[in-house]
Amino acid sequence: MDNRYVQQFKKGSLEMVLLCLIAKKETYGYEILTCLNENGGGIWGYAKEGTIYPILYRLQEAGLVVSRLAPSAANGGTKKYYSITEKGLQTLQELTTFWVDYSRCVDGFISQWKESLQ
Amino acid sequence: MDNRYVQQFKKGSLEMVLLCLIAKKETYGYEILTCLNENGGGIWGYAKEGTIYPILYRLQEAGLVVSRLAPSAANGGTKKYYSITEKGLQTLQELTTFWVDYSRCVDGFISQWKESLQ
DNA sequence: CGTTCTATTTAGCATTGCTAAATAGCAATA
DNA sequence: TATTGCTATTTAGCAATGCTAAATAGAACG
Repeated sequence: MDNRYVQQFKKGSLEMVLLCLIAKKETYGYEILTCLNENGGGIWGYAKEGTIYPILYRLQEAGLVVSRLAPSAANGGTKKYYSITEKGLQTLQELTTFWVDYSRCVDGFISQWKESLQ
Repeated sequence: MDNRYVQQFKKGSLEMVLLCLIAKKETYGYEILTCLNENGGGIWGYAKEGTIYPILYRLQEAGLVVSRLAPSAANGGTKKYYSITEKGLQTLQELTTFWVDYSRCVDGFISQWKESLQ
């Protein structure tokens, strides 16, 4: 599968996926990065730093998440932990509801095509 | 739902949807436009000319569709009919297969979040 | 000291949907 | 004839977002 399509499919849903992960538990960029690459790495085409960190900044600017610095870790640099806000939870609820309608609509177009083959 | 999210969700899948419609039957830009706005107009946030026509050009450049001009219509301007090529069908098959895996993966992240609420 | 792993930052690019307006033919109607 | 409305396409420029690529830095291990 051409990587171009992977990239475009991601747009819009990646932000929702990050919100899901942060809503599930407080986490930080590097953990999100490795999580995405372990869960469906092939499907996501492997997420990169330059993709994840800017999204985290945008989510914070939008007031959907807040961050705190972990003073020092046993190994590695300082971590910036993100957790979801009330506003973030509300947005995530709206996003996932819309995603269900949206993906169902796309599935409908695919079904119509496949039915026309018979 | 903020229109920004609608816009981003569309990216990547709109091209696949257009291919579905053209694969189902030979059609032209204006018909696609009205079709999208009738089938799930609210979900798509209403597709515009500036969105549809550039996609059709790209599909043609990529060799996924071919076009022919309808000499003259009973009413309205000249139509440019698009039909899918063998390469387009193959790409559509790959795209839809990937879409299924991809949307299932996104659904998985949503499920994991919802399960963590209990 | 060099390598590896953890962890974040950021500049610039590519893709793609949207805004907005222009162009044009034909039909109906006043 | 002039106007309005519907069909139909084109295109310039903007906005949003993922990717490329590289830089920075601490800690552990040999």
